[in-house]
Amino acid sequence: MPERGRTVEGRQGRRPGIPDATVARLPVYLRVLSGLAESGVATVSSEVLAGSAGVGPAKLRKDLSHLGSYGTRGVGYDVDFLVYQISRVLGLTQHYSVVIVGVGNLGHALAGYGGFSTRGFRVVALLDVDHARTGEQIAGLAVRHVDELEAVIEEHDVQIGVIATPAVAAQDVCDRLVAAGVTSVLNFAPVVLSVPEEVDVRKVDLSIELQILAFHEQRKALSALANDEATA
Amino acid sequence: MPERGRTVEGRQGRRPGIPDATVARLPVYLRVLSGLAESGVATVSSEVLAGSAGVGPAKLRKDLSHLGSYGTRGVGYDVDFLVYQISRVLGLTQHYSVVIVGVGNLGHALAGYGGFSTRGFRVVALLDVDHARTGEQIAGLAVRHVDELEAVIEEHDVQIGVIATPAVAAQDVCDRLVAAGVTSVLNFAPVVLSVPEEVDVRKVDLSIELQILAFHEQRKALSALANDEATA
DNA sequence: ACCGCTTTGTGCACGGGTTCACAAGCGCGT
DNA sequence: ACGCGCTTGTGAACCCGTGCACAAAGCGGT
Repeated sequence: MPERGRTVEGRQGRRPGIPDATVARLPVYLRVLSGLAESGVATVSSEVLAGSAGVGPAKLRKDLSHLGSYGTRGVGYDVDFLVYQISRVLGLTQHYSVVIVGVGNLGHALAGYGGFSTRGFRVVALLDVDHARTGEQIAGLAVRHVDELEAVIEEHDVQIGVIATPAVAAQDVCDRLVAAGVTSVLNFAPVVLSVPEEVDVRKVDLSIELQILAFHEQRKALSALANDEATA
Repeated sequence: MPERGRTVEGRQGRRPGIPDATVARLPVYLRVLSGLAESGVATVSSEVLAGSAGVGPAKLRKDLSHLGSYGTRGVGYDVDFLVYQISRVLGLTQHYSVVIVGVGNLGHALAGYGGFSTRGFRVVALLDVDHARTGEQIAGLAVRHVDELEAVIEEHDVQIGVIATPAVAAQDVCDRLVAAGVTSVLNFAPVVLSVPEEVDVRKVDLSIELQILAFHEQRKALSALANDEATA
């Protein structure tokens, strides 16, 4: 995401446009709300919902205000209605076809991950370069060779590609995905992908997360050391 | 991370303190620089480095300026020196012990993930509740029962815990990790963990990433639709 | 019908992050 | 030794996001 503050609106300023920071939190709210709905809870206050989502009540209310004035004063928000509204705004009322490229350890895990199918995402194919792996059945899906990438994407009208290949192969795979019509990419390979303007890329990098933790860990260690010296 | 703009400094304002946004990018720079170093490149300009890291040159320079005035004007940055400095700032010159809890699909993948060991992180134990899995060898490590959690953490002085359990178990595991002395947690379970102030938590949630992509995907579809209507 | 309690929705101020643009500084060629 | 070109480092303006505090508004009891 280079330089886009809020997501652009269709043409002339109909919708206010939802801030990216808010969009990133909506799935969290959605998950909490889904849980509440299953527990039979009918309404929630911003305070309770915010608590469960790990944010402040003011932030939550501002987030929700961006998608309309749902919720009644003095009462709270109707859980079912809010679930529907957030789903609609996030575009989860439609179905998306997903292809996973790279069936190593990580790709294997992703194929079996339940979180994909639960919200309208359907994994239509698993692809790998290794002929030894093709044909293998994973989570009810046969692994196919990466040569079939373009055919699979066209056949199922795939919009989202997940890259779980080694770093060196990632850019090539990405180029092929984009050329075949994929417009959103979720990248697990530790490289910065270059894509045309209109394609969205999100990156998940375990190594980076760990290094950030290491930084804070070191900071805590140093600060403890300083305290020890101060009390000595 | 509730409300901390930049990371606090030890006691009285010795160090400037590095912004969180910068810390999050340093690992990316580090990876690119490591690659350059292996290719035998001696120096880089901010422009080239920024290009490879997917950021603007100005941002990169400001980021690097936070950790000192390395780099010579008119020339660029010395690759090896910068690798060392970033490693030092991130705390990667020390070693960290990591324990992975939950050896399902994801935990399995994490155990085999190379990115852990490459930067000073050592996985010292794999834990699971399922007795059927204990004893299994994964990536040269035996799976042990989660009852041994406290013993393992004390024995190896573990600082970082990785949670790859189902959602319902995550908070319990987290509490036990924290009680046993872990101060940093990397959470893959789709729940918001509550931890004491001094513990850092980072969350990786595949489902959320997908939903964010879905939002943008929908946005693009709508905008295309609007264009079609406009030209019709 | 009205009053008071509760909770939403939001105007406003504050702070961090990003970007621009330029001055400061270093090396090289002459 | 000196100036020219290149690149860093940073001051300042701008923008997004956050949090506070309060006004607007619904509900229930009297």
